[in-house]
Amino acid sequence: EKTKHKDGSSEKHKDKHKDRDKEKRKEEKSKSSGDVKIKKEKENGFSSPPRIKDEPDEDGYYTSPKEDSKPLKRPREEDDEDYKPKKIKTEDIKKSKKRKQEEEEDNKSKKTKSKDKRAPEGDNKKKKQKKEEEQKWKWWEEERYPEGIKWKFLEHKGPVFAPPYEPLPENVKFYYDGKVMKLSPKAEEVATFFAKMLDHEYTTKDIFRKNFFKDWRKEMTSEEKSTITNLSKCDFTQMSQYFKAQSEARKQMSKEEKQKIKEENERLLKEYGFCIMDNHKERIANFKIEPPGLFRGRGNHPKMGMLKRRIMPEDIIINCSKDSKVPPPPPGHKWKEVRHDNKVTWLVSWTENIQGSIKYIMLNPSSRIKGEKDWQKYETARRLKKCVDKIRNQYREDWKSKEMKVRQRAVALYFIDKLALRAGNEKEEGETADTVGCCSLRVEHINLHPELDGQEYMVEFDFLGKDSIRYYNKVPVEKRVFKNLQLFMENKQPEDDLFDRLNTSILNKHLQDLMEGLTAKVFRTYNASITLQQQLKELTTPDDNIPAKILSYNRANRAVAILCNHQRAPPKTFEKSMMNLQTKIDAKKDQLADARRELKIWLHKKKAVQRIEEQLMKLEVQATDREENKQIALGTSKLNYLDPRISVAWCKKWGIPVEKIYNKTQREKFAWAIDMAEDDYEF
DNA sequence: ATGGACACTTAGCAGAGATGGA
DNA sequence: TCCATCTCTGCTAAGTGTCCAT
Repeated sequence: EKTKHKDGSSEKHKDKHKDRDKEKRKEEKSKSSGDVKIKKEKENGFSSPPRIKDEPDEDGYYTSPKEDSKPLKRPREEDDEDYKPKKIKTEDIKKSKKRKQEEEEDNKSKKTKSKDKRAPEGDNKKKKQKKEEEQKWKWWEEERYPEGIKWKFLEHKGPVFAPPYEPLPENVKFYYDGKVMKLSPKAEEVATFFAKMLDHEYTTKDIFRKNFFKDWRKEMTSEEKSTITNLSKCDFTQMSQYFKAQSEARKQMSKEEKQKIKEENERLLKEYGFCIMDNHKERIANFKIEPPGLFRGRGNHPKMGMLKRRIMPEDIIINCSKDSKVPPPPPGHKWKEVRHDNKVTWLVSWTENIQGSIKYIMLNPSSRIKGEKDWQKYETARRLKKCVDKIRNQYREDWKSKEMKVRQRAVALYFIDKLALRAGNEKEEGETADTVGCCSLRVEHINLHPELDGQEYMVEFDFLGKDSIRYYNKVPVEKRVFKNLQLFMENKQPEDDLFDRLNTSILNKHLQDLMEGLTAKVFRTYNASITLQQQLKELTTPDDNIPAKILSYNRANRAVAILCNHQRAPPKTFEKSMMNLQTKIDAKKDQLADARRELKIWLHKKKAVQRIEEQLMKLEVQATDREENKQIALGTSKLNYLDPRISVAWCKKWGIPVEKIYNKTQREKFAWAIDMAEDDYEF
C-alpha cells in the first residue's frame, strides 16, 4: 500500500516555517543538552515492569473513583471482570459497606457528639475546631456521585474583576514624532500595556508590533487614529520610566503599608476565594478575572501583541445551583447569563478574545472535585499497567500489518509509549505557534540514520512541542519501526504529515478498544509513575541519611522529568549560585580540616567534627542536586504525572518526612494519597 | 470523516514571600 | 538586621479529549 498525500499539504506549511523560532533560548534547550546522569537501564519501564506482589491491594486499588462499585451506575460492568477478580469484588463491597457505616457514624458524631463534646469549651474554641474538622474532610472516604453529576449544591460570590484603569498623572507625557500628545483614556490605557513591556525583547518583534499597533488603533479616537500612523514614531519612555518608578516605590514601601495590602488580599480571598459545594467550603483556584493586557503567547505565536480586552460582567456566565444565593453583578451591570448546570465543575466562564476560547473559574487542586479526578487518573494508569504487555505485543504485531493505517497507528503508539510523546492533536493554522505532538509530526521533524554513534536504526527527533519547548532526542528503534518510517516518508515533502493516515481521534478510538478509558495521555501518566517507582527502588540506599535519600528521590523525579521532556530555562543566576555553593563547600572543608586537627588535641571535639561532616555532606548533596537540575523542571511531573502514593509510600518506608518531598500546597493537593498510602503501596 | 464547541488537564515563568548567612 | 538567594504561588497559555452536528 502506498502512502497517500494530503491535498496541498506540501504547500501548507512552507510559509510559516520560514521564519520559525528565533526563540534562541528555547531552541538551545534540548533533551540532550541537560547532561544528566541517571541510572537508565531501561528506557522507561518499557522492558520488564518491576515485580509486584500478587495479592490484591488493600490501598484503594479497587475502591478508586472509577472502579468503585455500588452507587455508580457504571456503563460496562462486564468489562471489569477482565481485570478484577470476583473475590476481590465482594471484598470490595464488604469493605465499602463497612466504610459507609463508619461514615454514617462519623457524620452522626459530627453533628451530635462533636457538639456535645465542645459545648463546655466555649464558642471560640468551638468555631476553631469546626474549621479544622472541615479542613480535614476526607472526601476520598465518601461515596461518589453517579457519573456525569458533579455536585448537588453550589454557591459562590462570583469573580473578582480586574481593577479599573487609572489614568496617568499629567506630568507623564507621551510623544509622537517628537511632539507631546495627550491620549484619550482608552488609547492611553493600551499604550501603557506596551510601555510596561518595553524592556522585553518581543516589543521589537515585527509580528508583535504589527498586532499591537492594529489593536491599539482600534481604541483610538478618530483624531488620534489620523495622527498616530507609525509605531516607530511613538515614544513611550516616560510612561515606561513612570512604571519602573512605581514598582520601585512598591518595593520600598514600609512594613505597615505592605501589611495593609496583605490584609486586603486576605479579605478578598476570604470573601471570594471560596465556595460552598455540597456542604463543604472549598477553595477556588482562580477567582480573579484575568486583567486586560497584551497577549504574548509562547514561542513564535502569530497573535503576539494583540490586545487582550477587559472582561466585563456582561461577558460573564455564572454557574451555581438553583437553590443557592446567586452572586449579584457589580452595581449598574448585568451578568451575561446565570445557569444551573451540575454536569460541569466550573463556577464562572467567559469567552476570551484572542483565540475565542472559553475560560473558566474552577476549584483548587485540593478540592474534592479535582482530587477525585486526579485519583481516577492514576487508577486508569494502573489499569494500563496490567495490560500494557498485551498492548505492546499487539502494536508490534501491527507493525507488520497490510494496512498502512494500522502500521502508522502502531508506530505512533510505540513512540507515545517509548518516548512519552503527547498525542498531538491537529491545530488550526495561523491561530497558534507551530508546535506538534506525535500524531502531528511532520517528515521534517525526524531524521533516519541507518547507523549513528555506533548504533543501528537511529531516529533523530527535532521538533517544538507544547509551549514551544524543543524536543531533541536520538533513539535507537527496532528495525521494523525504522523500515516503516522509511515507508511513511516515501515520496513526501518535509512539510507533509509523517502519519498521514492517523490522527488523535483514530488513535484514541483504537485505544478505547484495548482498554476502557485508555487514551494517549494515559501512557504518559503510566510511564512517568512506573519510572518513578522503579528508579526509587534502584536508587534508594537503605543506609543513606535523609539528605542523601532525598537526593535519590530527586534523581528519580528527574528521570521522569527527562522522560517527559519537562525543561526549564537555566536560572539566570545559575552559574553564580553554583559557584557560591562551591565556595561554601570549600570553606566547610577547611573548617573540617581545622576541626580534625583540633580533634587530635581534644578528642571530645568529636561531636563537632561529626556535625561539620554532616553539614559538608549536605552541601555536597545540594550541589549535585542543583547541578543535575540545571534545566530540568521537576514540578510538572510531580504535580501531574507521578502517582503521589508512590512518593508517600517511599517516605513511609524510609522514614522521610513527607514535608521533604511535598510542600504545603502539594500536601493539600495530595491529601488523599498521604492519607491512604501505606509503605508497601505498589503502583 | 470533519470541524467546532466545550470542559478540563498540563505547562513554564515572573514575581512575591520565605529563608538563611554575613 | 540586611541582603542575596531560594522556594512557592499565582497566572494564564497550551495542550488533551469528548460530544455533537453536518
